[in-house]
Amino acid sequence: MKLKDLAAELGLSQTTVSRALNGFPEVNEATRQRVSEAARRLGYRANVSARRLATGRSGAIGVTLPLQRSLHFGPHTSEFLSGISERMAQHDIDIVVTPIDADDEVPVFRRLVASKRVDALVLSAPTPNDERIAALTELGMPFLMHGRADNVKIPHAWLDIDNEGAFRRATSHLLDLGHTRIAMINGPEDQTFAIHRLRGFRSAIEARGLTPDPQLIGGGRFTDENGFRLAQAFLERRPRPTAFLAGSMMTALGVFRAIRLAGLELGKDVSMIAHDDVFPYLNADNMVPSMSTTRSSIRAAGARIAELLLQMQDGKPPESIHELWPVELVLRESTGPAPR
Amino acid sequence: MKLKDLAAELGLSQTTVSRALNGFPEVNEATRQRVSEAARRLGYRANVSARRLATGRSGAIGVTLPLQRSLHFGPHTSEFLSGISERMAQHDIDIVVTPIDADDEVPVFRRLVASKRVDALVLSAPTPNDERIAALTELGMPFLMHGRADNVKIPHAWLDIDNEGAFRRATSHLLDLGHTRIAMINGPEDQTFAIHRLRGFRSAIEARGLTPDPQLIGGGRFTDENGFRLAQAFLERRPRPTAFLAGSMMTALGVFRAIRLAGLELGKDVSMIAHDDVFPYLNADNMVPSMSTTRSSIRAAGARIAELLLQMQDGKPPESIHELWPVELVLRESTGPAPR
DNA sequence: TTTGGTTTTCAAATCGCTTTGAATGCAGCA
DNA sequence: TGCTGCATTCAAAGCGATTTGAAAACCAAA
Repeated sequence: MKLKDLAAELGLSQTTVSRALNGFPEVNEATRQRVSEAARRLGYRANVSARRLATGRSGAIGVTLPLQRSLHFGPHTSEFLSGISERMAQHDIDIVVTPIDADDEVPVFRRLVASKRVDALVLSAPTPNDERIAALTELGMPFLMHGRADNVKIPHAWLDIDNEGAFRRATSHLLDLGHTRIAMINGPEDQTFAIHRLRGFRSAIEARGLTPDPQLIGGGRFTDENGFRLAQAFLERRPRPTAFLAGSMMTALGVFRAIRLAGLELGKDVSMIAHDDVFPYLNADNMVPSMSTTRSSIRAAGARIAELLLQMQDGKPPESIHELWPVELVLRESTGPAPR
Repeated sequence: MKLKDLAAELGLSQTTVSRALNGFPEVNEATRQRVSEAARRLGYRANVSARRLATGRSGAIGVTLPLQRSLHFGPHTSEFLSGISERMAQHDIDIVVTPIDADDEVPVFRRLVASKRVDALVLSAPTPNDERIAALTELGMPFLMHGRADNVKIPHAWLDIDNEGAFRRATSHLLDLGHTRIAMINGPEDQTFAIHRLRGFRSAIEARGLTPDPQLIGGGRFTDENGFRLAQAFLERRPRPTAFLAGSMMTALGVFRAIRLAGLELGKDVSMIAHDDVFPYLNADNMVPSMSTTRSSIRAAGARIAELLLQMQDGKPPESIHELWPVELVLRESTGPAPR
């Protein structure tokens, strides 16, 4: 069932049918009714390839998935993707996932652009001098960055959470509780979000006239293994840290284990605040003790990014899109006064 | 830069250029060289929409993501997707993610088919009488099922792991160690994989002339919360279970906590074997104690499914594609002899 | 009954590729 | 020289939509 058939069926021209279905004003209302009724009845759906060719828009947005980067396709990505696709599905826009090696990013972009496969891209996990921004700008491919690339002057759209503020507040809170030896288990150190978090951590400590101990700062991938190793190493130092900040729930699980293995009690001997991206299957509230977190739903960010991309397609200038989301600090049982 | 331009640049017809680039045999080798060199130099890439329209193939495969089903878009899905897309990227085939509500599956399928958006679909999380198989078969949309739908007679392609065998072996092993009160924390009970696991569990117990205790069997979503709740309830029973089977690493984390909270030691007072889909960020080997698992990489399954879909596109009949993967049983520290 | 101005509809061009069926060039052979 | 056969190349016709520019239909006013 193609447009031609439908038009013949109705005794109308393709033009009119096309316009009726796409909501053009110059179609008689009675005709429009008749057309859309027939389309529904006969199960007509425009062939997307044909439409895309004719309109020049692909009707799809690409989500790049860093494969070799320090930040892998992990649970964050899946929540994020889920947020995006839920929103886009309502607009009949496809989400095309594009795995991408850090090595040959630019060639892949070039191909994406040349083949007109997607109308826009969502980038994730920026580094401070992210080269992708210049590359895509030059290629004329609209994109939205999830996160921020600090040192890039080229105007572009981004949405980020206030990582610096979140970790500053979390650290401040620990300081308020009397903790002075606070360990930081950060994300991959080349990523801006990790840099921002470290900055927040540092500034909170320095605001009290203290100096962060570089020996208590670690980073790396968000795996429980990494959290465990770092925490264990930190706990061996004397005097030992009395509080931890963890960059993700995954590393937090590892820290959890290390604390227990050292015979310490979380929330009493040692405190911890972890960043929570809000995974439906790993709930900070249900842990024992429940986990204090800096919380920001990555799924919600995905949904909002989808929304913003739609606005960009409707002409909203990318340089006007800068969203910095506040992050909640949720205090639960894993934080308590510093032991003395 | 389109085909026409490239052809003009070379002083050749579009036909020849197209054929040269697509590897047709009737093109002079020298010409082919010249064409592909020029294409590379000028950065020519065929417009996918145009190609798709001309060939009638969309060059994309759809991966449906169950949204409202008992099995959500979770960490499994993201690993799986990653496996598929890695493989497909080499073939210039797009992965389109299609979130889908259990309610209106068939209409969505109908739309997908009518709009020729994807050439094939990957389905996940089948139930025993999965209606999607009949729907897609009727619509003529090729698909590959990840998992099996027990009671559906319609021939179709599937790839599954031997859930029943895995849990039979795991249970047998626990019985060998002297455990008789074994608790089962299964996945969502309407899913075939969970049904198969339960069957394996039961048959291993019955093979020893014992009877599984229905009070020690639970199911539900793969969240740590669910694992925790079920394990805690089971541990309150007297005599208490001495061993646990967990359907995923997420539930295993919850069970872990419940065991600890009950003041018991894993690997000594209580044993546990969990199913491990092999997440890069949550390693059974690194847990303390390390976790015995039934292991099968869901990412590898994704990659293989991509491979099989490619073969289907080359004409391999779907009904000839049935792969049942064996599952490893990896023994680590979380399993030990039953306390006496 | 014209006329001028809206609505409403239409035929044909277009998007950029693939593919069909025909044409061309060239070598070998009588 | 003329003919056959093979290897190459080409012009033109799709693919199924959108969109342009023109025509038809309608209506109210002159």
